[in-house]
Amino acid sequence: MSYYWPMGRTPPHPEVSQFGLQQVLEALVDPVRRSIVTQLDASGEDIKCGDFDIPVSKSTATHHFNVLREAGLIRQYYVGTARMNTLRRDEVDEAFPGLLAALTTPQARAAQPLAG
Amino acid sequence: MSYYWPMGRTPPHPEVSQFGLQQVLEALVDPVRRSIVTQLDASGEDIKCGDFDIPVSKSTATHHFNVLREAGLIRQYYVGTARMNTLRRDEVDEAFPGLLAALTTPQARAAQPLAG
DNA sequence: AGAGAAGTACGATCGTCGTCAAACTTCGAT
DNA sequence: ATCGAAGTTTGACGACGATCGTACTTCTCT
Repeated sequence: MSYYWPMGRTPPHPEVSQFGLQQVLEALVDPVRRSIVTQLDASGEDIKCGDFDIPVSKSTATHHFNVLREAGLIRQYYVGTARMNTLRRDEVDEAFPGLLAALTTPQARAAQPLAG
Repeated sequence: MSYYWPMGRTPPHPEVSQFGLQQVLEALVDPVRRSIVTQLDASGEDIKCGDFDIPVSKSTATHHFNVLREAGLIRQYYVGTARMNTLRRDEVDEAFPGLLAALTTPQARAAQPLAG
């Protein structure tokens, strides 16, 4: 049996209607995960897992990306062996207007210990 | 020695400049505490600890109020034996614009399991 | 003064979460 | 075909936090 879902396929993503505030907040409360979101927001481009500036091991990083994806904050897809990450800006805004904006404010940015 | 700070005095409150995004988010991620904030926001009035609709014991409630106060979200003062709680709306808005608004949106409100 | 109401402090428990290392899989390039 | 790069899975560990009961304090009211 396959413990890995095929790399050519995309992992499961929640619909906007399935987004939960509790889950989204739990995802955003972790500094590493918030840094990932901030970096995605700042770049405006999709970023592969390995290209983020985060101070954790690969396995921990995988965990964080899973949490973000399951909460609906990011979309993931494969390009070769690389896992790309997209910020689901519009969809998160639709579910919880102003939330991401509040976390990417200059004030919020300044309060971020990790790189943004 | 006094283990209790006198009831006639107010407990320590952080200045706006001391507010930390991490601390604020950690305070708001708990459903009980978010419910407290939501109830304060909805009423527009100060509310005493005992008058909140929260499903926890008194000692746990005390803990939650401490967390909220130390994060800067509420201001506390005594009236007799009652501990009053004020939402520090303007100050939180100054520190992190849009954050509280995003959590009191209709969408966010609808996503709240606990009473608002 | 005494009783009760409103919270607080303390200690203990229990679950969850972030973290890592090691073994594994999958893909691309040589 | 093989090797390395990129992630994933699993299991374990440690820390932190939400919760409660009990004992305590402080105030108000009678």
